[in-house]
Amino acid sequence: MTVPTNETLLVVDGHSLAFRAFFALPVDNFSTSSGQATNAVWGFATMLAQVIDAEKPDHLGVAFDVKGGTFRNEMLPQYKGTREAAPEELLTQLPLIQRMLTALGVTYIEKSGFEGDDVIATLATMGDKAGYHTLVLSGDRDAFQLVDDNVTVLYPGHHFKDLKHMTPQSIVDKYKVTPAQYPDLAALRGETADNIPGVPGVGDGFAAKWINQFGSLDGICEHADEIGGKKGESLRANIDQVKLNRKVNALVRDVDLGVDIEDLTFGTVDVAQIDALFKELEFGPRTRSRVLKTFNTGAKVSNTSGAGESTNNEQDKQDSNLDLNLPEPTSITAPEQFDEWVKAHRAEVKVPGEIADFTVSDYGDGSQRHTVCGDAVGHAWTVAAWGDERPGRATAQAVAVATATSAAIVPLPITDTLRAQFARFLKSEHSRTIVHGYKELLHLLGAVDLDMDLPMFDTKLAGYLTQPDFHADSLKQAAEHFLDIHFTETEQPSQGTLDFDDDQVEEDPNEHRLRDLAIIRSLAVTLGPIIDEREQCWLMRAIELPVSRVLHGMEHTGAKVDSVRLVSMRDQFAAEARQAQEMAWEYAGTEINLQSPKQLQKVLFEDMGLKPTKRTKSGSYTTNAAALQDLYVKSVDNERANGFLGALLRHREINKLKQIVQTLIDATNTSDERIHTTFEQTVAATGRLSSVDPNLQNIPNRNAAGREIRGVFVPGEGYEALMSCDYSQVELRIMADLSGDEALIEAFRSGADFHKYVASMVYKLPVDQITGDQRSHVKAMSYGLAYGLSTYGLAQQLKIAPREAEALKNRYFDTFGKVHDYLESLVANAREKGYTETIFGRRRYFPALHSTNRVAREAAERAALNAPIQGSAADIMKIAMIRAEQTLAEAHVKSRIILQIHDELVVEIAPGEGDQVTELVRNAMEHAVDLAVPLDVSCGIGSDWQLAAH
DNA sequence: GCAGCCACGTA
DNA sequence: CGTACGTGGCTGCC
Repeated sequence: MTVPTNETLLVVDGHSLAFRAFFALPVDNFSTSSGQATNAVWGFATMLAQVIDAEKPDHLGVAFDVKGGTFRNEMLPQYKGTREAAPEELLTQLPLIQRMLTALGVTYIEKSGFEGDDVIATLATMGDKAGYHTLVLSGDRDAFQLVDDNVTVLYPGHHFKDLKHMTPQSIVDKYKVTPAQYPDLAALRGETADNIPGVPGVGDGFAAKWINQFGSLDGICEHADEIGGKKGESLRANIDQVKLNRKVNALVRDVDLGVDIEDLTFGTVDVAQIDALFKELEFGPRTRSRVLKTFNTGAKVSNTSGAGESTNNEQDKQDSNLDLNLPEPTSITAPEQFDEWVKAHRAEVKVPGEIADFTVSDYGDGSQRHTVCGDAVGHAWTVAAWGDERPGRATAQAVAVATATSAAIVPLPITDTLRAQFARFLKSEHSRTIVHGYKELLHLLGAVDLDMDLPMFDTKLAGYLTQPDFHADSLKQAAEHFLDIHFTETEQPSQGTLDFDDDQVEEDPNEHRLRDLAIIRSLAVTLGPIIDEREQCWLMRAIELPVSRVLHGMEHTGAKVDSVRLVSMRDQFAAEARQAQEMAWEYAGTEINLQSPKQLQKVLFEDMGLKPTKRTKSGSYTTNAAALQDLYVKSVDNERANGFLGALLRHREINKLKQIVQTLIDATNTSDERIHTTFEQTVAATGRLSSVDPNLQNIPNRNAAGREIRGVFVPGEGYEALMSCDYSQVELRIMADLSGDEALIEAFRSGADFHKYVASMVYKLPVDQITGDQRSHVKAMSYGLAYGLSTYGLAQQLKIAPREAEALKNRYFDTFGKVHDYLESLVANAREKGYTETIFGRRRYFPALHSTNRVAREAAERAALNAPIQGSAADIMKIAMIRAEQTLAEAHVKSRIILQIHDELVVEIAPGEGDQVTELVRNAMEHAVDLAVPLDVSCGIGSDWQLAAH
């Protein structure tokens, strides 16, 4: 009677979800003015919407328990005693949830004499038989017995959002028994949540051991006498209870529900009913639109991003299955197998010599960037690895090499012989491989002592180069975005496919590995031609890939910190912050939370009656440092307010430092007392790097107290100093070069105090007559240029009248006319071409330049003005890093780069290498590119990062 | 439980 | 009403 289908059925355990919502959300914050609790209703709606958005089911049914007992209570009187004791505040919400479901057009089912679990089991069984892929959303582990190849249980983790997809494999991995055996295991262990005692002293582990030994619970009962020890005794004493448990936890799969799966549609909301209900519950417009967005299009329309045209879900899914050709797996365990596999598939790999042999020795001025990737990307090896790729603690679970048709998957750990073969393969074939995330791959390979020289193509980098504004944080997301394919099979939570936790429950691991390999190849085939067409292959192969390698080294090495000093700084800051807090409290007269802008607003603008400051985006009054400082100055004759503001400002500053130090403490590896940050290479839209976990690119540097923190970064064992080199005014130098402005070029070539020199040109005065104010005003103007600074902004920053700022700007552009023209041409070109370009061809697209919304358009104009300048500076620094590392390697020194802060490199200096390494790095930075102006690099060396300042 | 705001650190 | 980032704390959600 049924046709095979690719459709998905979602069955929801209504009680389980309501419980979850009720206990997750504070009831105090969710109740109507008349006192009706609404937290479970609201939570139910949002959580269900979340799951629907993620899973996009075609059919949906919700099951509820019915009041009054079931056959189970007759067998086990205390059954679900704990559940019946649900708080009144939750019970009153169940009818509301059901009303909501009706209004949302969602079918819910309850059947007297049965539990929701039985309804779920029945629906899942019906769905299974009819060929649906069935998802069961339930926090009740009894549902695990339903799992099979077509039934997956979505089981909430600690955070609701990370739903575990329980497949047969993940049940086996976690419990060491099959889904069918799970009820046996649960009977032995018991279920405290349902008030069901098991065998005392027996948990999942022993239960699984016995089940595997004797096959089933029946087997265990037969052989109960053979089980020795305390646990055997305990089992025999409770065997009747266990048998009873087993009867009770078996779900009924053939309840007569009187519905067909096909009837369980959704997607049409009775909006009037929802509005009435939400009004009653006092839910706001945000909730309304959130819910309508999901439920009012529901099963019929794919709500993935795209051209905005709705597509049929089913069609999407079928297409995707055709698009992705999975390679055939070969599992490699013995060394010979690997070599044999390589031999058997070598003929499939066709990469022309001129592509494979690509190297770059001179970066020049960016005029010769015409390497092609060709269609070779489709005929290369794919290399991938899976595991925890966090620097400093990487562990790998498997590595693989694949062609289009076949995949050799090597589970880890491996024998030395196999490793040697793999290493030999990588050494000879690296330039004929494609990868996704070379840097992350290096961390994983490094975890098993493998290394790999540059691949020919990286799909992660390629995706970034083609669309730097889009950021996929998993391979799956990249596939959805670039390939427009969506997955019918279940996924593990959206962790990122190449990055899952050790303890996470997994589907059959090779299944997603094959899929990953197929995605990488598919991405390469899609992105390769785009990269070629834009002439960005050189950018990837000469800059991004080599810089990935440098970054891997920096992340792996990490930065040594003085933990003792960190802790004492933390304590010092904590004490000072506490003092400032107490002083603030005394002035305020109440012990408010100084970290709460809301409470501060009340004290400042209501209690103290201070003149309101600028408004924030959301309309409240800002309490930021600039505003507080302003109030502080203006409140000299109001002792209370003045005292409070002073203490508050002090608390802000110290507390921030304390927090930064604490973050560093938390991020320090205990094993090596080093901090291993991750440099994100595909996040910043301009081409810059960013640093996360922790961010080491925003360690304080502007005032003395903050700068102290830099002092905790020290050379590690075997090293004697830190060296820091930074570019002076790179962005301005780039503007001088690209604009061809003779005056600005001359200013840089003169080698004088740059800002003073520029000021003398602007004000037409001799250099020695330039005042401090004139210099700083011109300096601010210079720096503001690259950001698209307005006269208003300039006036505000310099605390001068807008008219004066206007005059300054005019004078400045009179002097540097070509800079003005250049900046205008940047925006004009971007408007015409749709994108900006750096010296080395890195693009960024700006669709908003044509926006009719003035605010959006002008923001895009400023960003378009800035992108090529900031981006070219980023390109130059990347080249400098590659050159610096290369020159250090060639000199056979031990010193190594450990940090990059946009225009600064920090190098850990080995004994006796200070002078030599300083010159090597300086040279690498100064000659990264040839510009019309010199690149000025200043270096310093010291026993910590602070002292390395110059 | 989570998204969004606010504030603030860097270049 | 200056670009580019990341992080931590508080808050609303109702």
